[in-house]
Amino acid sequence: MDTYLQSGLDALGDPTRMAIFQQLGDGPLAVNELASRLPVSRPAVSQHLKVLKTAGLVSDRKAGTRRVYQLNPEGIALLRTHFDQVWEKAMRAFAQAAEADSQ
Amino acid sequence: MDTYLQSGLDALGDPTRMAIFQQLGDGPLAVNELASRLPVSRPAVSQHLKVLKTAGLVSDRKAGTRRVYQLNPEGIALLRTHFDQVWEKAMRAFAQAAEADSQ
DNA sequence: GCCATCCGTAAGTGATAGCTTACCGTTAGT
DNA sequence: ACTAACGGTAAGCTATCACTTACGGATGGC
Repeated sequence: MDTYLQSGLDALGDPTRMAIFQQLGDGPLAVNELASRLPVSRPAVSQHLKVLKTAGLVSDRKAGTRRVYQLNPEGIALLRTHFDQVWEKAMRAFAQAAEADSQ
Repeated sequence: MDTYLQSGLDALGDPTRMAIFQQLGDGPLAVNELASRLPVSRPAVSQHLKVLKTAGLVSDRKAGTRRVYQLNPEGIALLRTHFDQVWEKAMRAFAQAAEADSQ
């Protein structure tokens, strides 16, 4: 299996992580800022960010004592590419099956 | 939140469900046939299919005592559309942030 | 140097996901 | 009708996940 695709899907499959992802879609944020916008504690956010980072969907940089997270466009683009492969294969297979069915 | 997108991501986030999804990408299959191709029991496959069906990713039809499952192209296309919205928003936001950063 | 802020990680807990076996309803063949 | 094949669901178990609090390390301001 495509473990890269899987980790990306798993990362966004969790609602809280998806919420973090969408928050970061409005611009870079520090861990504290994310936690204040979400109904979970700061450590929880940290743990989710770790997963998102492992999946390559976010990147981080130090800024003083803070740590600012932002979306990682390369990772996002890569995940989308893998997605599209699965998508298109599924669509092709369905088209073939429909054609074979009509004959 | 976009609960439709969430349920679709959650559905494909599980490796076994993704495996089922990919198997169906090779053509329609009955529950038994799926179970024989996967390292889990038939009831487990049934339960996964229920999730995939709820997410709108597969459809099923009766064929004698068997029940044949196949990919649902409408659901797949819809999920992809929702995906792309999130994707493109993320990309736009990143481009804006990069631009604002360079100024 | 000292304190405050910020963050990651460890440890522990409750809920849930995914799996199994067991059971039952439905359909087809004889 | 009887039997066999197929599949959905219930019940139960275990592992894992998401969360919490507590702790410790790093950075910056005074």
